[in-house]
Amino acid sequence: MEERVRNTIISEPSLFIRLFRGFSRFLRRIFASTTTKTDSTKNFLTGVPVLLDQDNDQILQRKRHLAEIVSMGHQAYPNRFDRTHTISRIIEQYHSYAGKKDEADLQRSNVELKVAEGGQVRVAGRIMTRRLMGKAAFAHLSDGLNQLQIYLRKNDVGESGWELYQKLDLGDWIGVTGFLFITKTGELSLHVTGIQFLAKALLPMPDKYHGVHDKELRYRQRYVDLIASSAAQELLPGELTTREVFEKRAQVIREIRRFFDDRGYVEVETPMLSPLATGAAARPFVTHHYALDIDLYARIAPELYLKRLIAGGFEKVYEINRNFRNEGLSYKHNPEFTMLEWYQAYSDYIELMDLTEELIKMLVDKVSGTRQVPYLDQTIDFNNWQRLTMRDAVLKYWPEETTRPTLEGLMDRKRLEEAAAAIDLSCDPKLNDGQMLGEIFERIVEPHLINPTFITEFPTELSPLSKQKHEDPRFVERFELFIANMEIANAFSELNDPVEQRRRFEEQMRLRERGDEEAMIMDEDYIRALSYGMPPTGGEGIGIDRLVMILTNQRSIRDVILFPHMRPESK
RNA sequence: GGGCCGUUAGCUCAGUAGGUAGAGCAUCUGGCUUUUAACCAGAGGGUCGCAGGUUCGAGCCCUGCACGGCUCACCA
Repeated sequence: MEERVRNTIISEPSLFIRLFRGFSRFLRRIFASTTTKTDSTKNFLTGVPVLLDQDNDQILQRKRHLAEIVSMGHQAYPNRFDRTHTISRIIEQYHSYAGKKDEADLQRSNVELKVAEGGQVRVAGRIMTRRLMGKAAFAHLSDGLNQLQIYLRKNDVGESGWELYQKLDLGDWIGVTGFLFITKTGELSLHVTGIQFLAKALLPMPDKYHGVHDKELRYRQRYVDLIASSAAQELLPGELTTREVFEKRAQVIREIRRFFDDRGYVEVETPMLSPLATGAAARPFVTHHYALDIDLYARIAPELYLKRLIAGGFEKVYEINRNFRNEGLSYKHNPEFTMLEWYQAYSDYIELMDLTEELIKMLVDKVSGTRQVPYLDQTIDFNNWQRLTMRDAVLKYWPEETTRPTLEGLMDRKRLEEAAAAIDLSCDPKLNDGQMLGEIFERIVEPHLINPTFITEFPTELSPLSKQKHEDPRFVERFELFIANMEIANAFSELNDPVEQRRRFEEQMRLRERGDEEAMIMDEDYIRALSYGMPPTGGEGIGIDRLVMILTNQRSIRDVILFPHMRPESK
């Protein structure tokens, strides 16, 4: 206290005091360095120890409260609570009563509400806010998606109920009984007559207004993010809470299933662990099966298994599940990601383009509710779809008139090298022509592809599983769909000629020998399947995470994956 | 892997030229029976990411490390 007063008077300590402080700090350092630091117990399986033993005043207070609640005769962690409604259901059913109104209106509403549901509403949730006023109190209960205000008076809940309420902390779970009413300020609320303790929050809640901003905390402890973002008051208009993002993600997957089920596709599951990592170009995760004593790979794509099913007579199949690629992380790459893949007999890539447009428009309508979807600082127009060949796209977006290559030049080695030089793109000389065109495309075109754009006519070298165009075998019948500068879908008329397929695999193996680690691996059993005959088939994959990013306006793939991969916590 | 930025109370954030670390929420004590980022009066709470260094003295300057973010590269 005295220190504080002095502080306001003496703006700068005297030289003597400064010297003394410096010396005492020096002494402390000496002593500190002689005591060996106890190594905190590291547990690499569970990360850092939970902080429950820390002497944080708030944690101690909460433990004390729990003990007191138990000593009052309540169960610490009761087994169930029977609700008449979820909070969201109450809001949905009765929100129309809310809003500021005059005395007479308010009375009329409250007379009606008092007897609604027989005057006995039972809801449960987490305490998000608390406002105590002597012998009455308000609080908000959350079911994770919505909040309902509750109102308690000592008279109504009795001595024991009131005493219990005093021992509750933000974050605790309770169940309450009561009747609905509208407050003076117009908020739909529950007038509590009975209260039951359901579970304790021993750790303090994040800031009730700002929520959690620390990205690391949000990704590592998603549960905290979910709690905090459902309560945060500072969301921008249209911005979704974390919970809402994942509700929408679930909706996307639900609607995709409905879309394909309704059209007669069969949902199948193919191996996630397989002896060969093939069907895409990527580095796999390896694991080991002890009983069989073989290495297994987490799949990088389900593609070849799904086409085996077409060869086996399924006409339409789809699968939604995880793929694993042992590569770098970025805002659009997570080591495991969710892929939709489907295959349909008697079909080709043109038909798939139409179907894709139909599917994605349906999802946009259901999830976004508008075809003008805001994404970051731009707007994606889902009424404006383009189809461009890869070469036409390069020519279209070529930055400079004088160096623009010709259509045929984009298939000529020398011209390709000139073109790459003109845009300052240094290409590995080991690349083949098709790979070079691909690199140029990425550099020149991708940054422009905001609205949905199908890029067609891929070089054959880039597409070992696609069927060539009859009129020009240098290219295959393939497209990729780009939205918001991201590859969202990849599809082609499936190569079903086993002899040609073997030749393509062999070409890939040669690339591999030349050091291209991502070249595709030969799959003999797949060739055998094709040798029994596969009908003409169209197949496609859609990256669900990226699609959800766009539909929920999220900047990073980590914002649409509940538990994204992070370096383990340490220390 | 390169570059830039960040790491301060449970949470959100300030922090002066290097001179005893601050605010709001949360917590504690008291008051308040329709409040709502409740309010009023008071109080407690920090190894300033970690480890070194420079200095009489470091949250601040230097070096290294850890974790994270953005970005480029690699990579579909």
